[in-house]
Amino acid sequence: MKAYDHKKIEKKWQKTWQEKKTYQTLSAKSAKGKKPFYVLDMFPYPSGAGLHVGHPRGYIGSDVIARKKRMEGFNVLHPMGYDAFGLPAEQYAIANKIHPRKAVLDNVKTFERQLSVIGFSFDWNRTVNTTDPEYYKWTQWIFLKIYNSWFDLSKNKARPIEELVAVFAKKGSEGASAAHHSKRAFSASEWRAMSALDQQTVLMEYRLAYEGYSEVNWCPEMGTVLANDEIVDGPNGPVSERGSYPVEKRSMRQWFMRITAYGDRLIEDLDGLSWPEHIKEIQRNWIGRSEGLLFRAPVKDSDIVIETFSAHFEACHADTFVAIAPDHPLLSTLLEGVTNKSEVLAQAKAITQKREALGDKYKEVEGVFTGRYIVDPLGNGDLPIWIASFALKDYGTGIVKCSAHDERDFAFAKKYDIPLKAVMFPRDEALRAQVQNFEICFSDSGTGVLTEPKEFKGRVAHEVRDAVAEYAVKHGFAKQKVSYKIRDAVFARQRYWGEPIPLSKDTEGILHEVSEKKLPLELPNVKSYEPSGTGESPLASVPTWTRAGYETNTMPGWAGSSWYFLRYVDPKNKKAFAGEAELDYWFNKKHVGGVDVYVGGAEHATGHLLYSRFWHKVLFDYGLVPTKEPFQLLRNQGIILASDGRKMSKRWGNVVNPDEIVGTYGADTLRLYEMFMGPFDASLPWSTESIIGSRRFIERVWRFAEKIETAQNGKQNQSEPSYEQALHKAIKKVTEDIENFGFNTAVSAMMICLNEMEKADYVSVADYKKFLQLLAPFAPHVAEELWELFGEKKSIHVSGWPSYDESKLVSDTVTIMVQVNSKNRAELQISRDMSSDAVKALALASEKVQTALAGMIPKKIIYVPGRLVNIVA
RNA sequence: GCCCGAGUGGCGUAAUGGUAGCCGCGUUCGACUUAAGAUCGAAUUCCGUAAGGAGUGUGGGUUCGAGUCCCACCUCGGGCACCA
Repeated sequence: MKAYDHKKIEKKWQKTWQEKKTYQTLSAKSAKGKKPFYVLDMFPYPSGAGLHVGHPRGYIGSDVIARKKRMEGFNVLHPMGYDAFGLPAEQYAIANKIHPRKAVLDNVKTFERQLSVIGFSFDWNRTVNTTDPEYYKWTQWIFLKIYNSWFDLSKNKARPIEELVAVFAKKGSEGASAAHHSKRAFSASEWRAMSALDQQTVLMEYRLAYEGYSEVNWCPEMGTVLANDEIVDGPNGPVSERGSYPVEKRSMRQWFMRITAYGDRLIEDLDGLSWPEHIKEIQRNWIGRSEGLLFRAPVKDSDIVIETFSAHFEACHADTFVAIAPDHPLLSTLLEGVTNKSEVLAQAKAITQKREALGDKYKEVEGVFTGRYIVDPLGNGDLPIWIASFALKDYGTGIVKCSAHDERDFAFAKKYDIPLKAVMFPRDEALRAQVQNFEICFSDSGTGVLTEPKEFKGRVAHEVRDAVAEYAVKHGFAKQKVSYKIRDAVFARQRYWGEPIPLSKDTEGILHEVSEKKLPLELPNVKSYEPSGTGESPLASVPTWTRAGYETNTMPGWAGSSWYFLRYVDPKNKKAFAGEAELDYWFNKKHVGGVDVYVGGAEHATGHLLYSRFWHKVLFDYGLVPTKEPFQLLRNQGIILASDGRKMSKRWGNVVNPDEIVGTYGADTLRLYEMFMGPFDASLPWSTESIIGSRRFIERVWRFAEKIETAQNGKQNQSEPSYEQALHKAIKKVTEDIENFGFNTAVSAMMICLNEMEKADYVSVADYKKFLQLLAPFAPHVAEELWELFGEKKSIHVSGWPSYDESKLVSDTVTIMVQVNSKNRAELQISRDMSSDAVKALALASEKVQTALAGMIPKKIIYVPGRLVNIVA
């Protein structure tokens, strides 16, 4: 037999698989009863640097699963594509002075070449590229769908905006229970009397995609807006990563997505998903739902009524002042008639600016008295309203009632000499009746903060909370309200390289959408795709573009990636983002989510994985997708670090290129090693030293084929081959481990099996071929080559999956450990079916046991069948 | 500060509450070879010549029995961070 030549074998089979379309996915129509299975990878940014050895880790894992499922007879959808809009592609293009479109094409080629040598079973006919107009046509289409929606709170779902218009015309703003940020109320007749422009402004406050303003990072020297990851900390505040120029906050017109409307559903639906628990937890924390109380309180000597929000209202009876955000929209109205109004406003502005400039580093507790008081709804008298640096306008109502029983409120009150009072729980008589005994659980720790003894684990606080809430609501002091930490997502970039937003504004300021027939609205060619210098997108300097009134902002990087998994299902559809029949076929309605297996990095927890869920839910509300969640099962691959323990990066010069590893050791070895090196989700250092173990294993498998060929004669009749148990164990282990992403232990099981087969003096061809089938998902080329060597004409990758015999997993005799007082003292070889009493007697009879007992009388003997005997003396 | 997760040989790691260290790397010895490499065989947690003893970050606890369960602490990694 020839020596193992990975180069020849891998090239041969990659070519053959392509020619024979071995990995072609069948459409719903042609599947003919074959069950679907959708295995998806997070598609990459085709950056200029190409792949390092860490990138394919996730792809290899998903490929192993896809291959196994294909062998099991599923119609597998295992696609790959490119997420090529966005900052990295644009920066690469600017740095290399080429058009981003050209840069993307070049980089895609590099990626495709690098991926192709690793032997993935992708169906390249279904590839997508977010920058392809035929693709982003549908990104724009979905955007318009979202833009033309409002969120009906009573139905808890998105509905067409025309239906809201109809409600307004009939019943005014009170007619709809909607998620919005409007401050105004209007009657039906007022609505009908509004100008088109005014109506547009009102509707904008309800749409799920809306225009607004937000703070951006503005770099005056560079004349451009910077993303958060383009900024680093300088000695005097934030500076640009490139060039270290100062960066400041600037308010700019933006588009937003009202993801906040879906806060509850985004939390609730996590329960049905098979995702890593910590990713769910990150999303829950990010959304940050808290239930609290909304207190309505009249402002003294005015007709203003304000609402305060408290999520921790346990100590509401101790409230002695009110804090309002320094940038709160109500501030100006509130200060009407106050003598030093302008002075107070100026101070509020100073605080706001300081807070924005310093960001996280601003820790000071600052404030100023407004001169106003509220009349406490709980009967605690008049409480002063302070502007406070810690109050956030976007959380709750932006106004909070404060007491001594909060560390931060306490510090503020001490600084400004605001009177405080402490309550021992509960102060109110009626409340006390309901929750008696609770007061003993709290003590004043000296700072004014009420603490609950640890042994109660927060239970008491919870019960007190519930009791207080019930009481306050019942007596009309407050109503329940939910608040979220999550903010609406900014959906605009002042950049060139993104999907154009398909809207235009006429000279009257009325917005028009680009009709479906005219989609895609293509990105125009420009002379300079670098930032314009004014902070606007380069599109603002394209006369034909601005003359038509088109929106100059482009979509952010996450637009195209929020729905690409839908396109793979039906990538060439011209009439819809995907056909209904295909979606129905591929998206399993028995699950909450559609894609069966999704593999990618954990760093997308609060970005892509949240945005996709949000878009999917909007589409679901319109019945355009069959499942309410996009991804049923999610697994994160660990990051492969360099051998020095740092991240692989050009900067450290520690990058290992997969091309080199494939060249030296072969794709099969690379694949096997990346699966074997440790748990799939663990971050592990790369070790070119250790990879030899995987190579050796493959070579041993290779040489073993020869041994089988020569051993054909003579020993076939051996009835119970010594390796049989190991083989059946391996089949069981590999089958189960692949399903559970336990690739490292699956490889280990195959190694154990091979060790046993090598020790045996005869291995049947049939058994060896079963072994090859186990190996096929991990090392597809060498498995295929050997498969062919044994006369198979059809590919191993569609050959079926071996099954194991439960009865062959156990042997008749077992070795059990005999312990005396839990210490190992002797071993026993016994027959598996020996009775408990017989085993115990045998153990006691052992000489070693008698020595260890040293005359002690056994009090108790524990027998764990097949494992051990423990003699307790 | 708050919320997750993890700590096991020289290294990567493995262990349904039941013989801790499977599998692999490395190392040592042996076979083959003029030699090197490759390959094959044996050994390899630590202390001890051995008998034996110790041992899964630290200290407690539950249990006949704990790497695994419970409590406290230490270290590392991840997420959030004025969210009332």
